Amino acid sequence: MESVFEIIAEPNRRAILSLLAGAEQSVGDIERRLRMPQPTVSKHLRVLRDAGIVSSTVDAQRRLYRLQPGPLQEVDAWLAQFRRFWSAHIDALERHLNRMDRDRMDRRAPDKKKTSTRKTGGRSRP
Amino acid sequence: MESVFEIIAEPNRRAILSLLAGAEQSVGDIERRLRMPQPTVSKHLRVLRDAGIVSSTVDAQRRLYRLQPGPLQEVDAWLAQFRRFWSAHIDALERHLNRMDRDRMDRRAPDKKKTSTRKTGGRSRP
DNA sequence: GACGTATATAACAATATACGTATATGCGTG
DNA sequence: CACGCATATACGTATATTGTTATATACGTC
Repeated sequence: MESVFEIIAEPNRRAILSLLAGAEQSVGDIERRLRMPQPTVSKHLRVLRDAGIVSSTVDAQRRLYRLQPGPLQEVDAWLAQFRRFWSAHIDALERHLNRMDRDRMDRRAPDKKKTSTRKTGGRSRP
Repeated sequence: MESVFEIIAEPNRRAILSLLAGAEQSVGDIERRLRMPQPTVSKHLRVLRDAGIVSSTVDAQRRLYRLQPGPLQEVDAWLAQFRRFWSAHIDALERHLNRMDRDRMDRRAPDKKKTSTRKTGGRSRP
């Protein structure tokens, strides 16, 4: 396991991180709340710990895991280059929708350029 | 390939996306600028296209690929829950650094709680 | 110091991913 | 319509990752 990107690719690990975003949790807490077998939890935590994304504190027999703010910022930094793109395209999308609306009464010839359609279902947020 | 997270886990795919963040590119452009074998480029583009992260436009024999703003926002949305955490911890970090600074002259006893150290090298941005 | 709880690790099987090589398709041009 | 360029796909292989089961370590309690 190398990059933060590969690490957060795993759904269970994302679930763990989301849980830890709320408050620190013991391994058992995570095990119960996410209905994961304990060795699975431990293994994922190991990966997260090795990457410095979480840190653990010993409390008697249990270990409390908490989120570590640093490494995830790398993802945020990478995303930065696309942000300006998004805001730019919100306007474009709006113009596009307006145009479609208008075209509903006033039909035209189809576009020349063919644009691929996505095969997997849309995953846009409402 | 399922989630956007798994898709951006691949370094080559991230490189392609970064390239497309600048401007649309043909497959050959990507091949040359990233020094990747062509089938590799095509295969990664296929994955990105199927996920709706890029779209292609046919221009004679070449296909121009461009970024599609929607899907990457899912990652951004997921990261949102950690942002407040970051800003909160910037202050904490600052206090911590100040304390360390102060402690350089005025040595104290170490902490009671043991906190794990990361094994992989730090990856913070300057 | 034996026992139970809490967590970590080992070993193995199953699955998947990525790359390389070779080949197929599609389009424009002579 | 044969040829060449641009891109896509098929196939085999190496490698890696995940889940599962079993076991090891650590700690508090009786």
